Amino acid sequence: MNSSPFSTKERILGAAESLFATHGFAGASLRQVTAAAKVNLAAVNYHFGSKDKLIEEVFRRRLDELNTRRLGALGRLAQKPDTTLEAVLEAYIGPALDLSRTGGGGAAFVRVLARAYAEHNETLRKFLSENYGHVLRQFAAEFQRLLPSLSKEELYWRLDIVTGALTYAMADFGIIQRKNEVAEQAHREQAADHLVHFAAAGLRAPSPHPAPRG
Amino acid sequence: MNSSPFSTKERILGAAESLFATHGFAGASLRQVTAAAKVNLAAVNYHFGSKDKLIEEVFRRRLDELNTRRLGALGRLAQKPDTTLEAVLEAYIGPALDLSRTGGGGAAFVRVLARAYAEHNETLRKFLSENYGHVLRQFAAEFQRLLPSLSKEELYWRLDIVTGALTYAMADFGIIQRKNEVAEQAHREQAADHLVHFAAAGLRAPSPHPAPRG
DNA sequence: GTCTATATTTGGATAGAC
DNA sequence: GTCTATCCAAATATAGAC
Repeated sequence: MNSSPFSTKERILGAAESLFATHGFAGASLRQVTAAAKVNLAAVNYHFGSKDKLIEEVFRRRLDELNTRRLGALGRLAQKPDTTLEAVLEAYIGPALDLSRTGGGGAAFVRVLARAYAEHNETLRKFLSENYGHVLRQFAAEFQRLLPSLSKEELYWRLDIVTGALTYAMADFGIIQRKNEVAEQAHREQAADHLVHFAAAGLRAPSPHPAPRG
Repeated sequence: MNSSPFSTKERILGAAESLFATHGFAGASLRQVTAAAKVNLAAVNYHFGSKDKLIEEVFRRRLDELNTRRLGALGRLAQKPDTTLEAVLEAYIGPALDLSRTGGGGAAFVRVLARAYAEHNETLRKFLSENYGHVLRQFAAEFQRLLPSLSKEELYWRLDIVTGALTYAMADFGIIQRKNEVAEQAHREQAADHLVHFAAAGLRAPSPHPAPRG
């Protein structure tokens, strides 16, 4: 049963990604995964050892590339002295958007990532923090350079808000119904454009300087 | 085993809320729920009929009140002609914050709500849309009045972003480590303040007027 | 590496005594 | 309304043939 151009391992990863996105980590069973991947049930334990290890691999496969691309985009920008806030936001948001365009299953992975935030699982949090913390700090430094009037604390609060909005938008969780005539991909690009625009304005808001009143 | 001041039904709802917040709907078992509630396993099926009905009740209990309070706050504002954008945002965000302060389990519920967005479960989506859609439309009308230069579509995109950021912030998903000396509650209030400030700036951003280039 | 078959655990739901 | 005991389905994981 290996007429597919993808290896058994890759097919499992793809199917798991898709099903975790739809049903969650606990909600998607290995039986569903192996059926969708058209491999035998026992293959998961053979190739990954356990369901938990499989989950980890689903993350690692995409995060490594996403991190690299974000930092690459940031590096190219940081050279230029006339970098705009929008450009840096685009460097952060763009690779996530590109990923969500990947035919394979990137769109599903973005939803999996959003789920990961919802899981308060400390192990997963630590894993993500170790990956994203690094990237976020580099972006924060660049944002700080462009927004010198913001305190470090104020900046981090705002970046956290941006991350939340990005997660939500990329995962297509919106309450508001998307018009049917707008295709999936066009919808994502619109979402990214609106997000960059909105986030830039939010980041540029004057610091509230919370002085004691009276 | 009913020495508690809360009824069996209420104890089950509270325990379910807390465990769903931590482990998700599929991840939390009825055995865990009934053990935490210190009631018998069979009590869930007796009082609610099934796990799915229990989940629905967890939502209904809080959403009814949250909706009512948001609309009440909005109604009081809408009377005045000099309402600010920040005040309307506060009317939307404040009740969610208050809920998250409820000693009982409101904080847990806010996380459950965030999970509900991550679940692409159509049944749940419809249920929430029927409740929140109504509230959101009323708020949208008020925002539209305060931001007449935004097209309806532009406004909805932005409100969707605000909802995402709110969901994320209230559920305390932030990557950035909170300082330990800052108490849980103070953290939430700070989050709400930052969110209102950020969102107001984002909503006020000039419309991009996406004219065809060239 | 892949398969069948199966061991083992866990979960949702219910029957029936009290 | 509450409890014990139990049924049944589904899940993870593994053993062992090929």
